[in-house]
Amino acid sequence: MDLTQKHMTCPDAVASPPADFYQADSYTPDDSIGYMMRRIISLVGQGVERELEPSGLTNAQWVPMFKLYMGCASTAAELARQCELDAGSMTRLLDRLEAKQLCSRIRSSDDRRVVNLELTDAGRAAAKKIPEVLCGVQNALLAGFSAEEWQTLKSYLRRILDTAQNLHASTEKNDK
Amino acid sequence: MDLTQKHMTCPDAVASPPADFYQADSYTPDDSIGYMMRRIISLVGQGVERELEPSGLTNAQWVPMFKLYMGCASTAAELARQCELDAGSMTRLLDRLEAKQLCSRIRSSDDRRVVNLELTDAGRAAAKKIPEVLCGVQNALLAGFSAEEWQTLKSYLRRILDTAQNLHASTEKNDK
DNA sequence: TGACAATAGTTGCCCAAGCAAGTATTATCA
DNA sequence: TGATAATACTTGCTTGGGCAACTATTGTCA
Repeated sequence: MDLTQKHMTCPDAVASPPADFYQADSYTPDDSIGYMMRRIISLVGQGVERELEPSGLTNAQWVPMFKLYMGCASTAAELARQCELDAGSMTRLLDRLEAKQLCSRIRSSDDRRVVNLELTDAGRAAAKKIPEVLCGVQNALLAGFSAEEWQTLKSYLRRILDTAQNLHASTEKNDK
Repeated sequence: MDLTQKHMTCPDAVASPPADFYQADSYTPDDSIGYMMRRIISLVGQGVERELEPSGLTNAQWVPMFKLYMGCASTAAELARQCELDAGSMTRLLDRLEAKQLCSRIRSSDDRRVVNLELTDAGRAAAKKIPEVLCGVQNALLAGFSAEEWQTLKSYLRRILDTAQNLHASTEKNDK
């Protein structure tokens, strides 16, 4: 599957052709947006994890805890979808959260297949700190940025994300 | 440890104060640069992995293979440092690469502690495709971007990366 | 109604990363 | 020289993610 071609399968938008900024024979990671983003995410992840450690939340665990806290999901399957995570991984993640007394599983009586999820008091207290930490870390990252630069950066990222999602969707269609 | 404070331990640069763009009570992932970068990296990773699959390389494996190919490292310890990866993880990663006949370990005779690494012919052939795939995918992501926008984006990412590294270094110093 | 499909969740197997403990080898320095 | 430190791996343990196979339950439709 060649990502540099055939991405006009998306009906609602005339896709731009790929750029030609990067050349294989002169490729260096330091100039690569993917490499820089990966390092940023890695460093940020370490920072967030260290700050959330007192709450008992790991980097993998705060995502679903935050979604639960925000009310974006109330069952295991829905939570897995929201976190774009495998159902099996979610089962084990919930095992660990439950072991730490941060959330609890309640088998639904309406539909006996589903497991309803609820935060414990400790879980809610831990989740409450998540947005504070995320904001603090991201504001720290953006030290020296003007509001305009921040907006520009976000618009760039959103455009790239849209493109990536379209590419992803179209290759999935071709592979099915 | 509060990342929003005390990051003037870095001697060579007057660090800007953190921004105040994100507020805990109105935080939404869709507006978050961290969240967007994470999703981009995730989608890109899937794309790269799919394109490298015929070569027998997983997403975790192409990084060290590329470093070896570029001559950035020739021993296991050096490679682990280059990839910012745990020495134990590197051992097992090399186990898997060796099992696939993509590289080979040669115990050094100069220093009998070190293991010298060499790509096999198949390994070199696989590694050769890595920069092509990375360039292709990233050029696809940047469809619709002008060269100026690309440069601006890179400068933003580099500034954020520098800030993140400084924060990381200073908190490490405080924790020691 | 009864076969079939779809959904929810669990479990086993693999790859993968971090941490800690251990071995072998080399470097340092009193 | 000889004790100690440093380095280069290696291995065991835990967390964590994806995929596939499985059970239980519910929905669909002839």
